[in-house]
Order: sequence, then C-alpha cells, then structure tokens
Amino acid sequence: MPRIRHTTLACSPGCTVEATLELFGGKWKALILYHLFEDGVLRFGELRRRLPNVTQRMLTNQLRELEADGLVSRTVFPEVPPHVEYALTDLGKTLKPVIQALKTWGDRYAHSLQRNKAGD
Amino acid sequence: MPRIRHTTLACSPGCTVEATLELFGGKWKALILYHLFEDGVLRFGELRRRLPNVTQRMLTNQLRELEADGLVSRTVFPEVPPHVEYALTDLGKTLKPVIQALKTWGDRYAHSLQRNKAGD
DNA sequence: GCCACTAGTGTCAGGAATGATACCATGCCC
DNA sequence: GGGCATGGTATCATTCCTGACACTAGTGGC
Repeated sequence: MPRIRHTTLACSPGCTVEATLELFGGKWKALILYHLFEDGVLRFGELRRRLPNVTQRMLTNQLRELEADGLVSRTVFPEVPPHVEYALTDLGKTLKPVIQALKTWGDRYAHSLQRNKAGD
Repeated sequence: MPRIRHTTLACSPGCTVEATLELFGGKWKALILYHLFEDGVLRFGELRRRLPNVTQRMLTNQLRELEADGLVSRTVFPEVPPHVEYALTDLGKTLKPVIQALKTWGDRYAHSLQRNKAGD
C-alpha cells in the first residue's frame, strides 16, 4: 500500500476508491486509526504498546502522514518528559464506517482466505 | 499496499482490518474489483482499457493475486485468439459493501484532502 | 556525574513493489 | 510470408517501503 502515490484524482470512475485507500494504505495506518477509534485519545507511547510490531520510526512516520492528510491531530504538551497526544480529527472520524466495514468483513471472512494461512 | 504481507492473524485486535486491507492493498486491486462490480464480467483487454495506467504485467499480477485469494475467478476459453474472462467469486462479491464504503467516503470527502492535490 | 524517561530524528541497508521493454503462441486475413 | 489480435511471460532496472540501530533534548532521581 500503500507505497502508492497516485497522480491525479481525475482518472477513471472509481478513482476515489483508490484515493481513499491511499489514506490508510500505509502498512499500519488502518491499525492506528482503529485504535484511535477504540480509545479516543492516545499518547505516542500508548500507541507503541498497542502496536508492538511497529518500529518507532515507522509509527512516527505513519502518524505524520495521517496528520498531513488531516485525519489525525497531534497535540504537544510542552512538558518534560515530552507528552504528545494523538486523536482523530473530525475528518478522521468520518472514516469510521469505512474502517468498520473493513473490520466487519475481516471478522466474518478471514477464515475463508486460503493463501496466507499455512505457509505465511 | 501493498506490498505488505502480514505474518499472522493473531496479532492485536483489529488485526482483521489489516488482513482485509491486504487483500486489495495492491496498487490497483481495489480498482479492478470496482470495475468488476460495475460490469460483472470483463475480459483481460477490457480491464486494460479501463485501467490505462496499469502495465500489462501489473494487471496480470494483480489479477493472479486476486485469484489466489479467491476473490476473482479466471475463465479461459480455448479459442484463438485467446479469450479470458474475469469475474468476482462469491467471496469477492461479499467485498462489495467494503468497496462501496471506500467509494462513498471518497466521493464525499475527496475534496477535503489537502496534501495530494496541488503539487502531486 | 550517570542513568532513565518520552517522543522523537538520522542514517543506512535490504528487499519488495512497480515499471519499461521485449518476446511468445496461434490462427486469420491479405 | 507479413501483419494483426489476444493474453500473456521473462528480464531488467529503479524506486519505494520498511526495519535496525544509534542518537538527541531536558529534567528528575540516585
């Protein structure tokens, strides 16, 4: 996914599908959004704990992109040690049905998938 | 997204979100699925015409992966010149609400996106 | 002084994803 | 025989994504 950068929005019909997908096509973005939907506001460290397989650098990266796309807000509290909170923006919250659809499908049909199961 | 290969399904809650995403995280898979939803059955060449920016190799590739995941069926007619038809499987059809959710969101909020608009 | 804590950043390297290009088979038409 | 059409493959190069690792700042605690 991501990995994916589209050039224009004026391509084929259904291109908005692609455009939407790019927003959370990043390897961990959907998961980040999911946790933010669950928990509301999360600090950087809390996110790290919820996503143990994600490198610090990757997490920062994905969060920055989500922020740049206006889906996630980043609030810095000028304290020591640092304190940063991440939350969904209003725009980000509108993605809830989309993420929900992904999760619903996954919960229901994940077992139907053949390929990745055994070897992977 | 692609490009993304997850290792286990038994990670965090919400992992099914990721798992689902991997199915059409490939650069063009969502678009392929979208066109199959629209048109039902499509020949290889018809898909190519609908996705002009996709290389032949990429299209083949993505179709093979969709087939491997059981979302798309491939029917070869032993004729000359070759004739191959692609269609959604029953499992593939269950993805409709998901793709629909992506499209609905995209149609409604695409204009709200800042980043990719101008320069990109 | 030394270490720890939080939220990062910088650099490097490996590998996967993607694109460009050329090539193949076969039957038909001229 | 030459060219066209369809649905691919093979090979190569490149770009991009991702991960590992080390490093930073400022304050508090020992």
